[in-house]
Amino acid sequence: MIPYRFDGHTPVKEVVAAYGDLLEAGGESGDVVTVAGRVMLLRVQGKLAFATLREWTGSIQLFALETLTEDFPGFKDLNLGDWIGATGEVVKTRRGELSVKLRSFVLLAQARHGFGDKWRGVSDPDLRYRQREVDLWANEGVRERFLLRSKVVAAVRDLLEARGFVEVETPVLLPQAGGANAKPFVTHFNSMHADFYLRIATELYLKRCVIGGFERVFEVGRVFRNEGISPKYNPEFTMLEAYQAYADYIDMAELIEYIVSGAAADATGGTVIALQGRELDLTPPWRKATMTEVIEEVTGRSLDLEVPLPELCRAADELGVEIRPGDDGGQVLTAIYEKTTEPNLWGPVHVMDYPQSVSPLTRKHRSKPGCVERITPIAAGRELGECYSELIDPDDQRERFLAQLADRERGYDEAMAMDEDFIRALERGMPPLGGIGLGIDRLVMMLADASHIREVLLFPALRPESGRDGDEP
RNA sequence: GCGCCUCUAGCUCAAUUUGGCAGAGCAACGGACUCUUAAUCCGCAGGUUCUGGGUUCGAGUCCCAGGGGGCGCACCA
Repeated sequence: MIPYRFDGHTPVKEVVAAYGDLLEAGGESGDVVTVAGRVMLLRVQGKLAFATLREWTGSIQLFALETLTEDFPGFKDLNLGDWIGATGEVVKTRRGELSVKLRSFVLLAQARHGFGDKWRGVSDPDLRYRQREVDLWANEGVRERFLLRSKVVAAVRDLLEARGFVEVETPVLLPQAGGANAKPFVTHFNSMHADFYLRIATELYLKRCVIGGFERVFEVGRVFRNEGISPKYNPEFTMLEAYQAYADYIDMAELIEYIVSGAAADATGGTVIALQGRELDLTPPWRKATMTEVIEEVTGRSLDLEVPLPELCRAADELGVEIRPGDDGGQVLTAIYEKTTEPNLWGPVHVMDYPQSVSPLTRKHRSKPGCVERITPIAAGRELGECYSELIDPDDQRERFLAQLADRERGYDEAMAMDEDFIRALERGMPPLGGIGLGIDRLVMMLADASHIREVLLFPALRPESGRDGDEP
């Protein structure tokens, strides 16, 4: 009979802290503790038995004796993976291993399936991701990586709240998905007899919060983009968006530095991290450079919006960058940057002054024609996030949406749709506004030095398991 | 979506260059063992070799199709 509750156990970490250095090999503390966890290893030796018990905070050895332990035969009979609660005296064995000298134990759960090879764990990627519970127990470091993720998310919230930001939650199911260039997932709202879309960004609703008076607002939320799966892309991912009234993109770049370096310090203990065998120094302030400057550094070509379109297209061709027919100069320039330059920037560096045509929700640059006030912080060749001076003028916003519609006409289905609701909200008055987007999964990947997004998502997107082995109609 | 690679016991992996009885360690099961550390030792059992078709006297191995997985490319702002 499995009990309904199990009371009074002490975390292993506390037992180790209290007695680890206190006892000599063969020493006995005289103190009785209760611990609980999973039996990971079992070494039966006639009238003695040793087990390695693992729980959230650590591992400890259990030492059972036929002459002392209640239900000794039952203890010898445990399976690897069973959960038990165990009570006994804290001792050290002759070999010096801190142990609980077992008086009694209670079975708390039976393991009917194994947890992989006790030395090598499990390595089959399919099994690791589909049955993550096995991976978490069987493989070294997996738990720690997700613990790090949890710390990062907590740190991000704390850091923003410390600056007066308020967390809100906005809808996931929408009649129209906006705020980013991406294909949405479609679902069906039965009672409305209408197709709905899963959100691809939180931007438009958060901006409406600002118009409503939330001067500093953020959401850490799951967004969904109907794209392929790859080492850096999962169709659902977690994004931070934060908006700050009266601020511009330079302020927001500082905010990103504050969040990323602060999260790094909280989660890893410092702002200099090891990544891909190199060192990445996230200590603020980060270097700022224009897109034109970094393109020139990497490719040796001086390209900007002054360069005539045919010449830009020729440069793209020579650099092996594909462009879509009908792209304007800004789109070509951005494509060149993304293919040739961004992957080669180690950083961290803020790449600034993007062309207007690729940033439909961003305010025009205060002095550079054709550009918008947008900064992309790059670290280790990847975008960490985005910083914007947000577009606040409803008339300009309408024109940008119309330009997006034109893109859509020529077959670019990720282009945004007109959003009259959002324009009406802007017409009620949006103050000068800075905004950031920060991909939490990629931030965690960077801090955990993970090469695959699946290593930082507990349950990454996989094909449905039905259909395997052809057992589905 | 395209290309390359891959799939063998519950787990981790073997199975001559070039087709010849599908194996080991761990787990499980039975037993021995009073200080083990991946305990050790003895025994037992474990398989639609991803699925379907083909070539062959004979296929885990070669060929075709399908499925799962991996990597790369494409999509990504």
